[in-house]
Amino acid sequence: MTLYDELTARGLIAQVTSEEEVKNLINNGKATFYIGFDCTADSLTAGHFVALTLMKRLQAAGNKPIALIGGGTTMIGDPSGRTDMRKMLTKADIDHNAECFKRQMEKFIDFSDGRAMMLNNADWLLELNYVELLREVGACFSVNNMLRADCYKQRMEKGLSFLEFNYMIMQSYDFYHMFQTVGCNMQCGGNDQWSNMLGGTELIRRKLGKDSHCMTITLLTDSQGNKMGKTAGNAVWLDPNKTSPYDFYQYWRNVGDDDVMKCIRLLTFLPLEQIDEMDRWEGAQLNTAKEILALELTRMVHGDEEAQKAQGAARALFSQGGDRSNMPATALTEADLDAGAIALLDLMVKCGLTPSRSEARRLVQQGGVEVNGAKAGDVAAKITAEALAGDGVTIKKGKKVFHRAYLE
RNA sequence: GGAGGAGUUCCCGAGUGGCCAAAGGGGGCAGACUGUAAAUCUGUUGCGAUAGCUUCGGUGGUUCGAAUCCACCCUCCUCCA
Repeated sequence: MTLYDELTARGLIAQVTSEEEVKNLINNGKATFYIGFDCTADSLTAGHFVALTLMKRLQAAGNKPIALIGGGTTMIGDPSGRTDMRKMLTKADIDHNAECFKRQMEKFIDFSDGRAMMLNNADWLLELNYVELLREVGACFSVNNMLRADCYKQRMEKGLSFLEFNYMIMQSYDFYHMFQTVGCNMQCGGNDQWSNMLGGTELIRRKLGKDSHCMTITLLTDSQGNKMGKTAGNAVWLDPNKTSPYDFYQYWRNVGDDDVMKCIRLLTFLPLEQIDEMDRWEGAQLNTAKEILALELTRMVHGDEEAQKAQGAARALFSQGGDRSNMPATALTEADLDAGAIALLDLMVKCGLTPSRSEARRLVQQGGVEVNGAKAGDVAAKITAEALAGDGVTIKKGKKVFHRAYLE
């Protein structure tokens, strides 16, 4: 099976500029392709997962990935999402973030011996001269055409700033620049980037008279059409300090029935035959599929050992309340205690289970809290130092959130 | 530059002097049911133990009392140029 066929079978490919050309490129390891990453945070998220695995798959077939850090575009300030204006990042922040990204990407991509590259568009975008750019590049874009692009069309009613309007040109310039300097001949990205990506191929054709290609990947959405990789508006990070391996595992363990197989196909490296076999599973059996999904993905990001630990902890917690060693935990000190005890509500806030005492109180009143397996009904309950000694106490919030608190 | 409109709690959106911590919906969280799923039903959703305190773009003002009235400022939108 060729690479292209496999990508198709996994449902990864959304659109390509030319099926024949792209097939020829990637099947024969002739593609030097780039994917752009905004570096507004110091960690990648589960939302980047599809892109990362795609890079890995393409690289395995001999193609050369370029991870493009959006240092320049980030510095201008990505205007998408008007409500929360992104703060301007300093050069140092961006460099730091890029470094963090690279470390995470190294789990997926081999950067050694020039087998992959990481570039930062700040290196060329920030040097651009406005008038020169207008003459050189601006002349190649038709405003009429740009306005027809889907991403802008939707914004015409709400309003579109000139800054935002230029985004396509910046992105197109990236491709044009890398086409010339590092031989980048293909751009990959989320399907929502399609029109921006086409801008690049168009620019290359007009300026250089050469062909270049684009391939978009299916966005990871759940059966409701929502983007996956977020819980309650918070991203699921790849950095273990931001999202613990346990929570990461749990995120995938809890995907909906309708989404498991799609995720397995899209994100794991399990052989297609095995996946086809699993496709027949239904009902409660899907729980096994979810375990496989969660384990596979956690393994890729956090390594085999952490993945096994996460799975062990999850199984222990959800079957019998046995092994507590891998449960998320918070250490308390004497200073947290008052007269040898701490109020349950304070403890819950301390452990990050609730953001405020009020919310903790509500939870207790509604019967959503258990301490050491017993329902906590008393909002004034205190946890004593004796109880916190040794392994400490296990607090369970709702059905699935377990936390251990102990005294150091 | 001119004319008009808008800014409300996580989001959308009602509220035009006291009954407003603020309708309704979405989302979140919890309870029931289950398979750590979905759907459904129920409760809850500013902080605070009670008292109370802080919120309705910002700053001042009017009033016994303001999200609601006035002044100035900021931001955004629409139409005209």
